[in-house]
Amino acid sequence: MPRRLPTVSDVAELAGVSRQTVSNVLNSPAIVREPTRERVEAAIAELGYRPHASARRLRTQRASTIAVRLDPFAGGISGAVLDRFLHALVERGEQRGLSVMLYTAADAEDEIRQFRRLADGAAVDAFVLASTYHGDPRTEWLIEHGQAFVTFGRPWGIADLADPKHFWVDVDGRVGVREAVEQLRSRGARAVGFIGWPSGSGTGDERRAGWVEAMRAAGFDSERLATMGAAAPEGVASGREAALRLLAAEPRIDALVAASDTLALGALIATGGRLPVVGFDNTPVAEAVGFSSVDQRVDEVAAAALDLLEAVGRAESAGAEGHRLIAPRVIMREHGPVLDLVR
Amino acid sequence: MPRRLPTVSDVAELAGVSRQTVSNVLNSPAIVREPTRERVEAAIAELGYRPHASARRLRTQRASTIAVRLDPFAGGISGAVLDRFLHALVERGEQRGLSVMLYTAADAEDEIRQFRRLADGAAVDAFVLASTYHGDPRTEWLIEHGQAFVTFGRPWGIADLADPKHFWVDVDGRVGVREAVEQLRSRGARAVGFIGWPSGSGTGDERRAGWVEAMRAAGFDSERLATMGAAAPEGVASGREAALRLLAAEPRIDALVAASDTLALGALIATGGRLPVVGFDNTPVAEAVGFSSVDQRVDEVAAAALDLLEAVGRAESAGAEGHRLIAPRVIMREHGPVLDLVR
DNA sequence: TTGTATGCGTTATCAG
DNA sequence: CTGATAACGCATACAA
Repeated sequence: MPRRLPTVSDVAELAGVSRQTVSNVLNSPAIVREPTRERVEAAIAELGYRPHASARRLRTQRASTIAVRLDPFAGGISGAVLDRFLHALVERGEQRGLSVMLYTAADAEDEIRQFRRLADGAAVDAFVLASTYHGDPRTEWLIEHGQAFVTFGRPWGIADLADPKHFWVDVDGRVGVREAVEQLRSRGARAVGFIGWPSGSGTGDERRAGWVEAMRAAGFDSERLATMGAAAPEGVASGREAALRLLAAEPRIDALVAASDTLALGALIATGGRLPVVGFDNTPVAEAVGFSSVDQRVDEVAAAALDLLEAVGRAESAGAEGHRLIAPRVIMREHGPVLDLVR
Repeated sequence: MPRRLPTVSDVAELAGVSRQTVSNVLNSPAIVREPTRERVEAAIAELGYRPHASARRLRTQRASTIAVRLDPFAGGISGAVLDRFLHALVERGEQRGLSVMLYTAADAEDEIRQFRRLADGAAVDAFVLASTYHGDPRTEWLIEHGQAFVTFGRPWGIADLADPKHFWVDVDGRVGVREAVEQLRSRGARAVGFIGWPSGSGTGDERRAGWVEAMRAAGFDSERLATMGAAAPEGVASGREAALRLLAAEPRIDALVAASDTLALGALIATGGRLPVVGFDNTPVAEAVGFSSVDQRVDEVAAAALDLLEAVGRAESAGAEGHRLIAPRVIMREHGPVLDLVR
């Protein structure tokens, strides 16, 4: 029996005040006198009253809801990062009175149709995109139609980075890898190798750059580094082979950093766990197997994304930065020989 | 510049009819004359009009939104099933004009607080719970407060199964495992072993029962079966050890079924891929590694869950079954020696 | 078949 | 500081 929900009127009647006073207690408690407020609050508690979400949205003209796309291929070893991000977004959103609604889309065109559906119906007042690419039609559409949005991942177009209309938050992979190298060296490693993705992906190139920076600072020249870095497509087997190649070419390598936990796992298997390996994403796999990894701090990312959305709400007047780079955190773990695990 | 959204009045004016007629075109197209309807539809298209979600919700007194909890530990090898379920739920929900909203909760008590927040605010008109246990305080609370909900997973209490107030949909693990065994045998296997979880979990016991049924039907007696089934806690290493134990005790075993892909992966590693192994959940891991698995058909589960919610909406009068058992589907894959993959 | 009037629950405006 | 009144956009009962 879904009992009829109490309304402001019910509260007002019980407290012996007008509806408006109840509304004030809720929205601007400061302007209502102490004893009155207490009486109203008691009535609210007694009735278990909550503002009716739809009524409030209709009146305020804001949905207080953000939409996030749920990818079809949620699985996989790295999909967990998006899962964690989504979780953080929901949690931080709730603290700010924001709901998270999901939608799905088969492709970019389909997604734009969803934008239209959700925006034109005023069901949502902002979108969060989890990954974008150069010339992404989705961000173009959103900008063109004045739709509030923020992306997790910086735009990779040359000029887009500074586009004041494109709000984004990203994790600084370069810094993360640099710190991973430094931590490895501070723990005794000297020659730290790197396994990254083939160049061309912005994310991957940044991570590799972090390795180069750190190793340069440690006195390694370009020639030397050329034999210490490998490119491999995402995959455990691929990572394993890259590690084997690397160690064959440069046996003095005594530690490895990889652009992903997947590659790192491959490297770990290749070396039998005898070399320290640092992955990227700090996935459950890294945690379970027990190897080090660079954590993206999705919680901070989510908070920053919501900050930016609030800012875009307060018009473009803010003038503040339209983006935020989060420094990741290196999680160091001591791991034993990995063969125990798979044999 | 979020242009002002068109309303029914705008459409009515453009089409030269009253607001009511527009509303009729939208909600009961049958009762409006052909030419009028076309004129209104043209106006709708021209303005890009969409009903204002909040206004409609306020008026109709239904949120057209269901809430799903997003687990904190989304990762893991089997978390992917819930991900896929969620994806299916969003997709099927959209077809029925339902939105999916997320919430998080640290524990059952916290979750009940969320129920209260979302229900009392009329933000949501039903909940979907992804897993329940015996004496679950959440379902008790929901029933007690007349909140519409459906669970993915049957209630494991003795009397709860038939409780007409508890709507649930589940996958028939018993049938799934039985069919897996039959398929293995039809492909030449004779002695099919089983690796399941320690007894006590309803889900696990059902899966084991399916194996027993199939093997009994194939002529194996209890005594024989006792040496062909093993219990192991969830985990790759655990599955591997169980498989080794099993094969040592009963070398004639020529195929294995496991209660999860995790256990199956362990078994696969133990046997070096020389024995056919069937897992459960058809996770990305099974797909990637290439071993057989029982697929939960989350898409059907999602559709059934929404069906049930619609039914509960139409009061308890329906009298129809308050639950649905989905038959899973066995996905057979030929796999080669697995050592190539991990070494 | 179409139009008119009313209210869903909330908040904003403005008068007291 | 408090209370009356209007309006957000839509859908329904009822009248035309």
